[in-house]
Order: sequence, then C-alpha cells, then structure tokens
Amino acid sequence: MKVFKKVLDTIACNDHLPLPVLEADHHGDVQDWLRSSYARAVDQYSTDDNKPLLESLTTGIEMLVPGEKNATRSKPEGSKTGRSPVMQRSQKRKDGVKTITVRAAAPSIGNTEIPPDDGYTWRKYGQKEILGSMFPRGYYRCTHKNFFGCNAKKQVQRIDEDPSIYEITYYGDHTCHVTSSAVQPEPLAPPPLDRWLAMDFGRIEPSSHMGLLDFGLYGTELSIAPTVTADDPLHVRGGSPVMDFANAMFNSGSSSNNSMDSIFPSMHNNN
DNA sequence: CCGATTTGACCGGA
DNA sequence: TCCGGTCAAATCGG
Repeated sequence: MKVFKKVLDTIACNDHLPLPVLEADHHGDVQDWLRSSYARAVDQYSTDDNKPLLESLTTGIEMLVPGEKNATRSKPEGSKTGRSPVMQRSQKRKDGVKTITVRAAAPSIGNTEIPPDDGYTWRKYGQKEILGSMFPRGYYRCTHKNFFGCNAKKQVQRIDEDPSIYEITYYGDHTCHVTSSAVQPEPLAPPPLDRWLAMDFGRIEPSSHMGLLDFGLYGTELSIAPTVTADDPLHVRGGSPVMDFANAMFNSGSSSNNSMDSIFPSMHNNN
C-alpha cells in the first residue's frame, strides 16, 4: 500500500512525518493509522533531554507576532546552547505575495549544514551567491507544485553573524492539501509542526466512511471529520477526495502504473 | 527507473 | 550592465 501512503502524503503535504505504511488488509482503520502517525511524530520530535515537544519546537523555530516591531536579536536567555534562534520578523507584500522571514537554528544534534526542518517538503531549484553575504542563498519550492499548483517557496540563507542560524523567507501559501482554501485561507507558511501538538485525536468520531483527511492546517486542531464543503470544487460529488484518490489507486490496475499521472493526467506540466 | 540536487545558463528588473 | 531569481541538463542516489 505504498501507493496509498503516497497519495495521502501528497495530499496532506506532510510526508516529512513518519507515517506508517498502511497494510493491504488495513483499509478500514485509518484512524488507528493516523493515531500511530501522531505518536511517531511525537517520538521523533520530542527528542533531546526530554524537553516537551512544544518547547523543542518553539526553541527550534520561533516567530514574532506581526505587530511587533523588529525586536532584532535579543539574545537568547533560557537557551543552554546559547544559540537559540530569536526571530526577525518581516511580513510584507511583494506583488500581492505574502512573505515572512524567520530565523531558525540549525539542528543542534548532528551538527551540519542542514537547514531546520519546517514541516513541509521542499525541492531545491537554485542556489546563488549573494553579494556581500558569505553564504549562498538556496531557493526552494514546494515539492507538490506539480500536482496541486502549490506556489509556496522559500529562500534559505545562513546569516553572517552566526553560521548556525538560518534566515528563511517564505513566499506565498501552501495550497497542497485538499480542503478548500477559498473557504478558509491557509495561514502563512511557517511551520505547521506546532499544529500537530494541538491536534486532538480524542475528537475524532468514528464514521462509517473515512471522510476527508483534513490535516488541520487552519485551526489548532486536526479535524478528520467527513467534511463536505459545497463550494469546494473537490467536493462537488459529495464524496471524499481522499477516498476518490485511494479508490482510483486501488482500482487502477496492480502493476506498472503507480504514478499519479493516472489520476492527474493533465496536471503534470512543469511550472 | 525515478525523483531530488547541482550548477552554469538564462533572463528580467533596477 | 549588474544582481538575484529561475530554468534545465547533467548528475546523484535510493
């Protein structure tokens, strides 16, 4: 059921999370499957010295509220490492495209040049030396651009003052999930990880059909209720798009074709 | 084989 | 013309 996982990954734009692979005879119990994913996500992110997940997240990535003026790098106080990433906030419009800039520390464990994981999957499409900066700037766009037209981008650059801190500028919103963004606008790019914290799986109600897998990028909790939204073009037939995809996958022949092209034949143009 | 990354070319705006 | 953002062919790697 690798294919099914891939469908969900793509839809949810969350395949950074260690979602378990759904077994072939496991169709019915998506809720257990999701609970398991959540548990694994917690396991993965509440790593070092038993810090609560929320704390490690907020020390790893932080964002000032838009109203605040540039409280430029007040030095970290609580941080033992001394390099907690205090954010520089910047939110403006550039041709109508929302942008926001955050600063985040490189992962303290396994010191590397890897920028911090912000919960989305990105594909690098360029890198440039920037005049006056000692580190190059990396250009990324959302991996799911091809299938969902997701135009979210980001630029990542280490700052001169402290090579362990990255400055990350996000451009545009992610649209690579199923729920209509026309009904509720998606929040700005930065990390959805904290929202995993707020997910309340206790609210999931058993339903005879799987329903929409809404990964809850809007509010503070995950809703997996079988939401059907009338003005969402994906929902017009009243069914669940996830199930549609999944069924399409399951029914679309066993072998050779496990590509999304069989479902989205027309959506595969680049750019 | 397929998707991601690398990297020089290309291009548009200032 | 310079700089920075993007393209795309070559390459990498699972």
